[in-house]
Amino acid sequence: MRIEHYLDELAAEAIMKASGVAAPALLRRAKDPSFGDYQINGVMPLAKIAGKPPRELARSIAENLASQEAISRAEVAGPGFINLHLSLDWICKQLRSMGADAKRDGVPLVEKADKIVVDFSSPNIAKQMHVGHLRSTIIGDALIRLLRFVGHEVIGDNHLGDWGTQFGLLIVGMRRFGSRDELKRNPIEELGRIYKLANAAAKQDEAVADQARLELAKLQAGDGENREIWKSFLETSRVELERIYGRLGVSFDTWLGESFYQDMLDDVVADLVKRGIAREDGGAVCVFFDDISELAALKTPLIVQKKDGAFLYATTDIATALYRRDHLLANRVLYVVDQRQSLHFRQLFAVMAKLGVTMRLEHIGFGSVLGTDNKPLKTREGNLISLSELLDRAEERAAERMRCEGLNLSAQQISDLAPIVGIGAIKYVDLQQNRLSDYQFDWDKMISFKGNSGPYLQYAHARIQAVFRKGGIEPKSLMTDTPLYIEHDTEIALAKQLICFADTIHQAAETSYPHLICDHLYSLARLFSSFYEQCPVLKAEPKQRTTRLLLSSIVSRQIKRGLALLGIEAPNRM
RNA sequence: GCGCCCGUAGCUCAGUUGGAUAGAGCGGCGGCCUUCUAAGCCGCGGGUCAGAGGUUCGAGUCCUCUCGGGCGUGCCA
Repeated sequence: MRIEHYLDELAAEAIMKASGVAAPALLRRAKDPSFGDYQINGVMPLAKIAGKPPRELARSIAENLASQEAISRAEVAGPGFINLHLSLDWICKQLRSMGADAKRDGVPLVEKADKIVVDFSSPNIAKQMHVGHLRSTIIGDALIRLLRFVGHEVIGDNHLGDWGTQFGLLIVGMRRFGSRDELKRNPIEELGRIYKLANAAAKQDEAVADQARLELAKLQAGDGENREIWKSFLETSRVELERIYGRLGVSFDTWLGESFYQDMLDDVVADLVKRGIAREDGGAVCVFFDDISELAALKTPLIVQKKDGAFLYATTDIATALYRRDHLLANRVLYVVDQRQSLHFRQLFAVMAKLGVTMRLEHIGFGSVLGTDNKPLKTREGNLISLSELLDRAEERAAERMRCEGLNLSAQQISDLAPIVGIGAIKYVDLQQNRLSDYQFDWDKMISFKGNSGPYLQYAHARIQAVFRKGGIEPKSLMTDTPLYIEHDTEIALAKQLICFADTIHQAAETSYPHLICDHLYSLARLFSSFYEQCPVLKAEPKQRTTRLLLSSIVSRQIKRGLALLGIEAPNRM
């Protein structure tokens, strides 16, 4: 059950009864425990409009709410806040129902399911993936898991950068400097190498540049040999990408790269022109936005065809969106792409609107990767750590840690756990902060297992499992219909945090902010650690013991579920 | 030039879309392992929310300006 949602409705009804006006209750979680658990902030603005004294209005609303089962006390405070104290009995009731709901841990499904395409990861197959590419992959994967869990139908699409001007150069480079064997072994590295060489050659020698343009034109015209070389680029790269995705536990429903849409582009442009949306300007075909003030001020059109007749990624994006509407039957598309491309997406979405497309199109932007000097990481230098090396080192660090903890884990167990803990740590750093903020890549922080980190949450989960193991108790066997005895401060705090789970999950899904889940889980794990220190579970008296076991069990399930929604595993021991 | 974003503790960041006394982590200092995993817990210290105006019952959050930083900006993706 979504507690906050529920209370907000109760409050809105009470406001309606007291004032006869349908006004938002503006219910929020109280920051300070002395203000209760939730507070209603909507009375003051309402009183203003109604011309009534706010405290008086608040009093009649509060009286109305006090009779609700969920609320033990509702009191007017300050200029017209209403502080709500939840009834402990009611909280326990919620906990029991969460405890009984093994399938969804009390998280309801959305009322209306969407069909959503999530466009994410989308690496350029000719470029080495590095930490900068990680964000789209990790955030996109988390969003897919989340959206599915709340009931949407989701298609995860890897919109590969497998087409474009670079392939002319790559074909020339492959013929001149390339090695088929090397392409098989280390495709992306080999492509990077020959691209560099070909690029340098083209800069020195105009004939090479001409040759590249010619090869590109041949490729686009369907030339058999060039097509075959291009396909070998694609296939070998895919194998390598799958390897990394496999380590990350990320998968896709479709891999419809840019090349997939190429034969639709003529029609896209012709249609735009026919409808008067695009027009020729300086030899190129452009869409102008004179009618949209924010975009008009920029004075930059969206170019859909270059003067040499070639199409651009904007053209592909339009075709892609149409395809997603007409063939995938989506009503929503999420683009998990670097925030720096926001102008492109604003323009793209504006064009789609002009085309009468009513799908919800959302740019899920994220900040750039910066170095510890706060300057953007440069991709050209070799000083960037490759993705696989990053993963290796995180795993090593995790294994090392487990060896010196004295955990009685076998070498086999440690090597099985290392990827779960190490990669979990990496994913968590990425997801834990607001995605729009720039991302400071700090090696030490990336594989730090302290504080607000993935391993901290996994650790809390593992400790709970250890309690159940030691007690010889099967969590599933816990009776959820027996009364609970929540008394201790840390038990109460824990219980109040637990009942926020459904709200948090839905809020994260609605806003595409996975870090909200991290916030919840971290608070939960902290409260649990505190509880764990202060309240013995196994040695408690029978009444308390049952309660504490149930609390522990729900905490562990929430952590496991929450992490799973982020694409992170929670092992039973570590 | 124009447009977008950002400026919160020494460092890295949250801050629930305008709510009450601004919070975490890391780092620093001091405690806690014969008791369910110390990757932990408890405590202390740390702030002109860049600055100045404005809007109102109420501003880190909204509007204007100034300073500082980042990014984007017609034929790359």
